[in-house]
Amino acid sequence: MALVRNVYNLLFRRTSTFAITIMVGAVFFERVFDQGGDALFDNLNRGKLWKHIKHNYEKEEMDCIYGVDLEELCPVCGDNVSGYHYGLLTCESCKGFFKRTVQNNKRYTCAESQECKIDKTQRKRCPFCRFQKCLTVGMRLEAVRADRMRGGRNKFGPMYKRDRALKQQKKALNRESGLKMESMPPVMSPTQTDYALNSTLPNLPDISSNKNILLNMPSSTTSPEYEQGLYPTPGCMSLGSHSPLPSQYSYQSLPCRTIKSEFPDHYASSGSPGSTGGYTYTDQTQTMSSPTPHTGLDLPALVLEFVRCEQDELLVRSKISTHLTLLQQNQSSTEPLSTFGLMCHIADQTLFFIVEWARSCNFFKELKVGDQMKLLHNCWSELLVLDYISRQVHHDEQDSILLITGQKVDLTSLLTQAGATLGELVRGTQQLAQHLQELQLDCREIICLKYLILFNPGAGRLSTDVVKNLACFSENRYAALCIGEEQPKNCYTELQVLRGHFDIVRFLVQIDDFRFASAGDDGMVLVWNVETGERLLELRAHTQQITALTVYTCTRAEKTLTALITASSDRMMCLWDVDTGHRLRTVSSLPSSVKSVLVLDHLDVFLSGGNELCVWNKEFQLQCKTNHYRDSGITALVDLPKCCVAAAIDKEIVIFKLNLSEAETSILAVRHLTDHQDTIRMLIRVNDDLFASGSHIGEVILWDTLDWTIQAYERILWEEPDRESQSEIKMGLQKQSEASIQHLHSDGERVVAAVGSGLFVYNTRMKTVVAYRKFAHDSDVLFTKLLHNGQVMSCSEDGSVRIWELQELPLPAEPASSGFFGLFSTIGRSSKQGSVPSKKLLEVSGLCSLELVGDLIGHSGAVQMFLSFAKRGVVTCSADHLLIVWKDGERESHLRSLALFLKMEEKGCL
DNA sequence: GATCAAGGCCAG
DNA sequence: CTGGCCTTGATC
Ligand SMILES: [Zn+2]
Ligand SMILES: [Zn+2]
Repeated sequence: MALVRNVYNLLFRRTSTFAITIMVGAVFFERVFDQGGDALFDNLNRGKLWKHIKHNYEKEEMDCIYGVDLEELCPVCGDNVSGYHYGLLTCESCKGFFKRTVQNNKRYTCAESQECKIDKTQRKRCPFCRFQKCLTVGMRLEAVRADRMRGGRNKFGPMYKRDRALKQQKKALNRESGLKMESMPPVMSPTQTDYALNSTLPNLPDISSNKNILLNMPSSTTSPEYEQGLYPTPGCMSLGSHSPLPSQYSYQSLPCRTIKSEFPDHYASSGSPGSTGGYTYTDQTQTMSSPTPHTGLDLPALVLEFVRCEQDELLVRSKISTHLTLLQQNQSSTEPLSTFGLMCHIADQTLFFIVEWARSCNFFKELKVGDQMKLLHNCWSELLVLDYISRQVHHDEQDSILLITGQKVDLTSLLTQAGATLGELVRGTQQLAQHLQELQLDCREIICLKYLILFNPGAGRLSTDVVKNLACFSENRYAALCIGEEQPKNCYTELQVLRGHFDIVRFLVQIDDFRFASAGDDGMVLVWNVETGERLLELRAHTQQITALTVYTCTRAEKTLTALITASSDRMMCLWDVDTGHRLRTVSSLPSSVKSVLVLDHLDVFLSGGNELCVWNKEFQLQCKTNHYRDSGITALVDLPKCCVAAAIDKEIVIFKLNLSEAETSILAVRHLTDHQDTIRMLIRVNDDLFASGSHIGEVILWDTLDWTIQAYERILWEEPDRESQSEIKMGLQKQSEASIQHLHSDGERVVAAVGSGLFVYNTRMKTVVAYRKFAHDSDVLFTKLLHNGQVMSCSEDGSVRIWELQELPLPAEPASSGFFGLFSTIGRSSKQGSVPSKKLLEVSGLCSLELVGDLIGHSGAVQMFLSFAKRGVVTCSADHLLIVWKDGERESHLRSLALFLKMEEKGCL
């Protein structure tokens, strides 16, 4: 009961109209079942079906025949394929080449211009270009095992299977209809129109000789993807050759892909990608999208878990189709099946999969088998009807219904066949489907409905055990689901999860109002639309983790080009066109991996900082470079006036002066600022007059941008807490980096610093600390930012993302006593130039506390960075491989309602 | 126990 | 270094 109520709340709380209609729908739903649920499937006979279910418990399902058709050619070299290797069908030699290259971390260079043609005869000539092509066509680095474990299956297994099923289906289709894949008509084909008009509907045609029914091909969104391989390849190179991208592959048309991953293992998986198991790959356009653009009603944990447990519809579809084909082959000698007979067989088969689904979903399988059977016995018919209805919701045509096999059946003729009682029922379900369609009920919501039906404890007499277990689930999961509950100042009540990365995501950059790029340890750079969550591009060239990511706008031939510069541990640097995905420039074999990139727009150059500082022009030609700096080299760069830049090199800040005269370009170190006592972790520009640096031991120094003198010096020393009362909080927090400055950000006047697991805000004009909190997170704060509305946002190694508001302390003499964590923060203050004595922060007047106003729960790994799109939301990236877009629930709901009203108005409902 | 993708081996 | 062939082992 509790679970049901919770899920209802979670699902429908946000849009009241939604809730009402669902309730009405649910009542209607119930009536349908009570009155004629049995009648609808009289043909099938409940007892027989139940026998099937029971049978399913005893014996595993019949296996399907999957012949692999190896007639295809290797997308890299055109040789014959030998099977799926590292993500797609390739030949044996490219498999071996890819394996050797990745395993031995090989570095190749191209003797030509990095565009060598790769075919069967020339593939040996240039390993550099061959490997680049391997990456471009979609061979996956993460499929090469770090631990070299042999045998077994990896997470790609299910995907290979699905792809194989698709290919099989395509083959069958080609055989049956005599149609070539290339000439596949879109959903509305002439044959279908014929059928719709031909309303007499005799006996249902057999599928093999079909004239009227189109054995489905997945809708047009998936076929291009299928044609290209398992993954949408970045448009930058077509498969056959290195010719440039056809314009229709501009970013809007790339399908978005989802990787459903097992949740708890995000931490462990980075080390050995093959060891995690349990991954299912699904195409988002297939299972996640609704007919209208998805607006992001997405909930964490529980719903994600539900979605994760979903079956692959394509696989189910192909299995059922295969079954029906076999059935009809056996039957064709006698008499063909009637429409209704066919539908019964489909229902029969669907039930198998419903049972399979139930048994595979996490909560259900933890129950006793006896209880599982009780639950299933109670709801199988409802689930069957829901399955039917949900398919109609996503089927746009009013006068026909869509079957799981992709076949369409004309509604009027079905009604004639059905007779009075059943006809009423069919009409009823159509009506309900239409209501749901108007509400843009998306797949997730339907999935939740399925669970509501499955776990409806009121529906029958269950052993107390089940009820207890259900209560337990709801207890455990509920807390995690309550985004926005009791957080009145937190507008981020909706989230959308973006999947695509295979390893830690470390970098985010904003491209324009809508787009941003993400990059991480998997070497991939993905470009996304923040509003829709669509993945626009996948930029693949790097073989190791990305170490720097910057937006670069330059003018070429009087056109402004927005590009991305990426640098990686593979010692390459690339320039990408963010509109087309083209790789415009590549520099390989750099002497060291680049950790920071700084674009100097006014000088038309950019700098790369690795173990040496290099100056590049916009054509990616090296202009000059400094000498070698040992160890970690240049970790951060900021732009300064008068052609100067500041570089963080271990404990020093080195000021370099650029000379970009016509005759010669040079870069010279003109000053070494040695005031930091430990490694500099962060360097930022504050405003025209100041830049700031932060070190590993908590020093923050403000520098003058012109004469590089110290303007302020803060050493953050969290004072020891009062042992008696705080001993438990202190436990486990004594880390070396406790006072380390992990990150700095400035809005021009104030600077916010991530210090250990705490935060402090400093006013550069007043030269005072404005606010602080020693324990803002349970672990190190990795990134922090001052938001436009004055709030502070921070994210941490512990996976949390929090929003803070500066609030004046009621009693300046008292420590900030509200909040969850430490209250004993003190900052020792000194000045190298002056003689300001150390004094306690608490005595500083006007000091504010940072009050927690929002806690964004969603990530299960360290949150590395975030990006704010103001009203459109905030994007976070994490070690759990995910990106999450956090959205203003009220705004999104408003937009949804608006869209709904517009749609209803259009249809004349109002 | 069959399958099949991943790693290993080694003559060329 | 290449690529054909062999061994391995999780998954079904
Ligand atoms: Zn090949
Ligand atoms: Zn080449």
